[in-house]
Amino acid sequence: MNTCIRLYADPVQIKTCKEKVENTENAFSQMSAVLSLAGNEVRLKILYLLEEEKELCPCDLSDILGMSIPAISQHLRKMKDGGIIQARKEGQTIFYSLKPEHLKMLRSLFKYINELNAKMELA
Amino acid sequence: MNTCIRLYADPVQIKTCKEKVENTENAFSQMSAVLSLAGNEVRLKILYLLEEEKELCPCDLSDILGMSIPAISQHLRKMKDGGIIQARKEGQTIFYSLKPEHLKMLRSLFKYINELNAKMELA
DNA sequence: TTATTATTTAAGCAAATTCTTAAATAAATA
DNA sequence: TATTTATTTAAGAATTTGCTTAAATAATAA
Repeated sequence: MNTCIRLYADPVQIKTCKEKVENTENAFSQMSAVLSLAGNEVRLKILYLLEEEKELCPCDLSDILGMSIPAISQHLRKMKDGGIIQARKEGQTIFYSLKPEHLKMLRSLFKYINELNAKMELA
Repeated sequence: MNTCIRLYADPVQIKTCKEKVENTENAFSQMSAVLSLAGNEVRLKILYLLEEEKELCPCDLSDILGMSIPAISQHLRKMKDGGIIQARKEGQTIFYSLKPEHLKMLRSLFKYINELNAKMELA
């Protein structure tokens, strides 16, 4: 760890930054966990679809996304473990839906996806 | 790919969803690329710090985050390749800053980080 | 009870991620 | 010119990711 000592480095700025990061450590860790879940294209689509359709089962998602059931199931489990979706059982079908917890943040991502899409349709 | 044919599956819903996903394909791919960059804790911190400080060099970031220079440099390159940060050279120092492109979206993430942090300080 | 259906779980594997150390650039200084 | 400084690049290793196939659960239907 050879810390380079820049001639023009501002020690006060560095110290302030260190404190900021330290005080926000938990928020960073929580937030990056959620973002890494949403940062996979398949999972992002699932989240988007759950927002649109309220709830969907692994079978539907497999059909819609053209992927194997186990692949979908494993993505769902990951997001359930991460606390961003929840499951409801009805007979032998399991319906997944978005958990309220990070919904506000996820919605802002969906909004941005729609904006991006609108932009690209123009071009 | 043994598509399961649920008895109560709604073929119209499935078809509509397929079309939605197909029409938004590019936006999903762009968006998930950005989110996967932000979904790493180190990179999320770097992005946050760049927003706060306007610009920082690899050396500063290495100091602030307590990580080796090459590790930081590789994260920066990844984000530069991904088009979310930019570089400015001044002598032998290279200053990195956020690119305007996805700034609006990133800012909403930072806002959420601050909200999360405020919540956690209460508890 | 036996078979079918919806889903999960487990094992295995290829590819991607993220660090480390060492070497290469490239600008500034002695 | 030779040395120091800031940064990048490359190679390698440990870990994680995301799929596949096959087997295990569990609810429904015959």
